[in-house]
Amino acid sequence: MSKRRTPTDAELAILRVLWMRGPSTVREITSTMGRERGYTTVLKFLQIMIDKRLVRRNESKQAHVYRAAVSENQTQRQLVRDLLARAFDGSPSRLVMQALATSKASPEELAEIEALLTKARGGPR
Amino acid sequence: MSKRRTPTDAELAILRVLWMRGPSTVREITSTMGRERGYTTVLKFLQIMIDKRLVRRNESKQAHVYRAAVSENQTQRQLVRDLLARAFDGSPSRLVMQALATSKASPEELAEIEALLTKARGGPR
DNA sequence: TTGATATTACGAATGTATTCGTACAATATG
DNA sequence: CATATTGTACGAATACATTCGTAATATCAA
Repeated sequence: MSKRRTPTDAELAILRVLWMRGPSTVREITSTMGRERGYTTVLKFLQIMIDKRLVRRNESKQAHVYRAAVSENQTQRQLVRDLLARAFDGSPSRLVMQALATSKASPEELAEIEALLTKARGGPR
Repeated sequence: MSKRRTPTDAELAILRVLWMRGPSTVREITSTMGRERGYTTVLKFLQIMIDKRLVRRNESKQAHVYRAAVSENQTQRQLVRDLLARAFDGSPSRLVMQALATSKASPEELAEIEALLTKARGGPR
């Protein structure tokens, strides 16, 4: 029973499937993920993630059903917080700048961000 | 001689010192970093980073002088790109949202972001 | 020159992440 | 029931990241 930490890459890939599909069996997860990872590999990670309390499972059926125990939002926020601390001196504006520069955000994206920002500033000026 | 990859945590901590101070010796780097990491640990990482081509060094003096071979900007962009792919489905707006939510960005930060955004959208509407 | 000090080089220990093989248990099918 | 199929548990191999000790080398100071 280890402490909850931020998920590793392989764990995150599995969590993303669970967030998308909802509660799933190992087989469902592996087939959703294509040939990225073998069946027992995914199973092993799910067991590790149980230990880390990142997922829970229902054992009432033979094929256990796993569900995410952390929300996507919560996890994303954690990852952003980590990245801010590790590489951006805690300053979000540089991160936002890089996010905009990196990804050639679409006009729709930009409008959405604009709206978020307006909200964050406490409404339009 | 291994390929250039995205820097690990310990490597990033050292790069940040180099970005801040400019070219530095091992001693300068370790003392800037306080007691976080021992002298030979820092030295070892610098040697690893030479191999990964993340830093270069000038050996003309006895105490070699190391300098970053990658820019802060370039590295930040890489990290953001990685994070977008790993956890945000490539969509920057969610990342921006989390950045805003996470960090209680100050009014100054928000204004700066607003300016960036206006620029990204091709000027004020 | 000689001893003290600073520096580099590098191996080794440790920890964590990732992957998979194999053993065993449960279930389905003829 | 016998056997094939599907599933879980778990150890082991491998890779990478991190840390530091120790040896070798260079420099300085008396």
